[in-house]
Amino acid sequence: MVISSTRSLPDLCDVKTVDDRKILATRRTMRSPEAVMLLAETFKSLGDPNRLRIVWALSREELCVCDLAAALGMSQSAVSHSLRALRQLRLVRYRKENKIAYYKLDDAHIAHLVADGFEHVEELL
Amino acid sequence: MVISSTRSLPDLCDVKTVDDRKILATRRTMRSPEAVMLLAETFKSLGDPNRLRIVWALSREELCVCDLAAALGMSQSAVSHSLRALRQLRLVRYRKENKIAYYKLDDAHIAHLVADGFEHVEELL
DNA sequence: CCACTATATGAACACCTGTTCATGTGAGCG
DNA sequence: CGCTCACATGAACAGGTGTTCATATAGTGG
Repeated sequence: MVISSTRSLPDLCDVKTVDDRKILATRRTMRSPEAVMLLAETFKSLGDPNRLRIVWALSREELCVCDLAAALGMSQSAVSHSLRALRQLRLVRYRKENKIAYYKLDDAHIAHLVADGFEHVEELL
Repeated sequence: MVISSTRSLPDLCDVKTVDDRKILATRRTMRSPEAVMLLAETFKSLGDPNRLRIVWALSREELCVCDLAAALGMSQSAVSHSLRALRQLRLVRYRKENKIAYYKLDDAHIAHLVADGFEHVEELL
């Protein structure tokens, strides 16, 4: 059901017929700009095939940079750059044992997110 | 525990000490390249703040292009371009009623994914 | 038909991303 | 020490991304 606009809302759209109730209800359920930005950055990080593979690998067990590079066929530098991005978003963390940095997921939520994602896409293939 | 490599694996990394067991176990749990690519593209789509807001809005109720534009303060063109990207990944679908295109999420998985994501990031803020 | 409305789309452009290459750091070891 | 190893990082470059602007399409009502 489309309701002709009462023009009670400012013209943010070049379209003439809007449903004010839907627009206000939609705005009310929106998350804060900070939450949107942070989640978008999180998804963007997972939106690179190599970073996604890294996260998926780390969701199984703790791995060092060189194990990741060898397992995924990536250069050490590329892995390290990717891990920094994931670290800055607090998706992964690491502990250092001598020279070796062992990385793992910072939060179990991330593992669930990626697992759910794979479940979803594997239905589409 | 780090095991010196037996060099049974090809040198995919410039590092000399690897754990062959971990590397092989990691490779075994990797998803197919197609699944990885598709999921990465899905996450990348959700990795734009505006597309994320669109998906979040559509997870509540069906909306037309112009309602989305008005509610989110975006241009009609930007909304339409964003929706096309989401459509191509089968994240949203639409039905046409006369001139108006009503969009909604194609799959309930996506709503769960985004909701879980917000739950995660709102713990970090 | 013509005007208007809702949406889609192509082009263009500034901006951002991910890799490689080269080099830096810092810990262990002979 | 000096060397090697594990990892980090800066620069730079090709390729990709999201927006705007202009225009197209298609349905609707006079």
